Amino acid sequence: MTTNFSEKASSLMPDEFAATDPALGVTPKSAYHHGDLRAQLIAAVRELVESHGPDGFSVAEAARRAGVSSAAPYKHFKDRHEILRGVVSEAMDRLRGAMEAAAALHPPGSIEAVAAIGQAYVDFARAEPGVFRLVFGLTEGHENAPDLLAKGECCFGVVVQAVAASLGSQPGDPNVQRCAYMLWSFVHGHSFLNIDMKTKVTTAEIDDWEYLMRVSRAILDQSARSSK
Amino acid sequence: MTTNFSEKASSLMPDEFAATDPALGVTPKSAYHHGDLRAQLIAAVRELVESHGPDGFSVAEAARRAGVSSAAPYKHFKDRHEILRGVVSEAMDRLRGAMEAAAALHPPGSIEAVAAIGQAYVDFARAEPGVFRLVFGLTEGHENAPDLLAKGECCFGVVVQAVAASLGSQPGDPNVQRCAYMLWSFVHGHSFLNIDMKTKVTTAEIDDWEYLMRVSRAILDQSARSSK
DNA sequence: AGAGAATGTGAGAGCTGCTAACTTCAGTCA
DNA sequence: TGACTGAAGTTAGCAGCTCTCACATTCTCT
Repeated sequence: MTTNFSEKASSLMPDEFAATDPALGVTPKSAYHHGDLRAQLIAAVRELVESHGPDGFSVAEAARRAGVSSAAPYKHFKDRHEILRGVVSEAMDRLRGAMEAAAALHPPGSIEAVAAIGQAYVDFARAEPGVFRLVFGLTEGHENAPDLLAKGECCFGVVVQAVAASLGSQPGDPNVQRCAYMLWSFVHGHSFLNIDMKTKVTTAEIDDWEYLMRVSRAILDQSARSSK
Repeated sequence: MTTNFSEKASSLMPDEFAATDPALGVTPKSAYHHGDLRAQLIAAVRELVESHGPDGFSVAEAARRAGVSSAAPYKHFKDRHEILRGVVSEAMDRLRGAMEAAAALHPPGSIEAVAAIGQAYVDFARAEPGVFRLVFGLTEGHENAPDLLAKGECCFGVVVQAVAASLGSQPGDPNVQRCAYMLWSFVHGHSFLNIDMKTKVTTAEIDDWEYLMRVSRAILDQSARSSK
């Protein structure tokens, strides 16, 4: 990692934190005590991950951006992995929120509601590819993170709900679960291929909404047929 | 990265390289000149990526495992990213080979051939999750790697061929391209969710082959229908 | 055989992650 | 009120990493 961060490093110096930060709604309690370092570190890391790739961040640089010493972060996080987990956790909350909001714009049980969830997913990946990759690429430290697993299940739950409504079945129905999983696989793959641009041929020619509607219909149809 | 590599570090010392390595079929030309350092470094990095995650490798440790000084790798690779690209390139060759071999086991044009390609893909991801993630997570250095892009297109080409045969169309047909892309998205997403284990609920209950056959049929069917 | 290129070496600069010991400050309770 | 405590900052420093440089050794080509 020889990336040179130093250009922006000095944009936020300690004295600036003497003033209230309206964006965070937090007033530092003093020049010495920072006020809300934990949240600011997560925000800084999120930005770094976004601009320099999932492994292109450093705790030192995040600290620099927050205007504290490079040892300060370790008062709030055990190690660098824990900071990343913080970023992932926050991102998963936003992702779930976006999916729920998208679904709410369409009639419950409609195919549009299902496709809209997929669209929100793809939009998220495209808007924050670095963070998206981080969310689904966290290998180390993941073992001891049941909260992240739970949040993942929560996101999946949004899809399951929409599929169940669409098929007129219960969320616990294996058919619904499988169908939701198929849809998720699909959208997940589409998102990844999209941000990877490994498939330059195709992605440019694909209209998301039409594509997602087509896929959702194909999967829901075959699921409805096979359950008869 | 505080991972402790040192337990295994001394398993390969320089003097051992005086003997021919049958696995590589290469005889080092002397104790000083290594013989085939480039290939051995790539192999070492592949192992490290597999056992310690995509960013859990270091050039220094790879050099140690190959029994050379930590400066030696830089005679063969510009920087750490170039080594990773080497690993990715090699992995893509193997992936394409596996997909082609799988398809060849079934009648051309059959749905089984399409599903088999997907199965090979999933198998690869499951057998080498670290490398798989690396292949599709390479962000830095990727810009200047047209060879990797070309290899990616090659892999996609295998799917396109099978789909074209199955639909009785030409590979250039947009319908074929879209259908192949849908299938790839699907299998790609399934693979990723699988190795991530973010979806503990579902993955355990899914039988790959039945699942892949179902998906392939659903997609090929709707594609055949919509093209009429 | 000798020149030049290729491939190895050790030393070292400048990062990083993380720890240890210290300081500053806010809140609490006698 | 004022000493005590714990939270949250500080500096100093170790070990490990990436990558470069100057130098050594070997291969290859004429």
